Amino acid sequence: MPPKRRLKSDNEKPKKSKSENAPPEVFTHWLMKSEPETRMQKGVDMKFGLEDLKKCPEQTACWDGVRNYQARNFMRDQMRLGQSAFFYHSNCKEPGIAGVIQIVKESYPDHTQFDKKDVHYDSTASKDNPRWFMVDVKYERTMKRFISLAELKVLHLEHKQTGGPLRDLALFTRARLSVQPVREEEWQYILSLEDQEEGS
DNA sequence: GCCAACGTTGGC
DNA sequence: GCCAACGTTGGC
Repeated sequence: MPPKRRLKSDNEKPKKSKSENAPPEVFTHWLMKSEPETRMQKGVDMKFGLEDLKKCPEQTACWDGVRNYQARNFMRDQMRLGQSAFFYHSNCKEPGIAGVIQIVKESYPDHTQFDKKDVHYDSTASKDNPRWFMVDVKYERTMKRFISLAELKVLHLEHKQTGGPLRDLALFTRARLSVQPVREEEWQYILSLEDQEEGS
């Protein structure tokens, strides 16, 4: 008998919610992280900043390579056509929000999971039973001014004290999640920062 | 380059 | 189902 192979956990089962009666929150805005500076992984450059998206045909690209279940679930189960997201620059000299993008195609299987030569190949995935999903996003605009992580962090710390709009921003409360929801009040507040001087 | 945080793996 | 070991993320 071959040894039983343990199945990878797949987070498919609905988790018992902490507050049974609270309906699940519906999100209409998102933040998606990407790296604008060159970083080599298995000989492949991971660089994909807002400027790179802008240069794509129709300024549109598929958001492939996500290999985290929470991030996948947000894309697969909750992202809807026409919703907008912040394009966040991560793992770079100046991390922060660079622009706004729009979801132009709802989730479908991420082709890179099937490609043996791809950095994001997943031997446990099959075409019949894909594990990873992606959406298509389109460049909408560049922020009027770059909203840096440092600036957001100062505000987040203030708002934790004062109960302000960025008190629970996922960028800090779930720091390593690469696709994360942005609440309406957070979205509006961050947009309002564009028209003010930093720190004013 | 360091390393804290945290998600995933897999033995028990 | 627990949890230690391990790997990755990503700010600093």
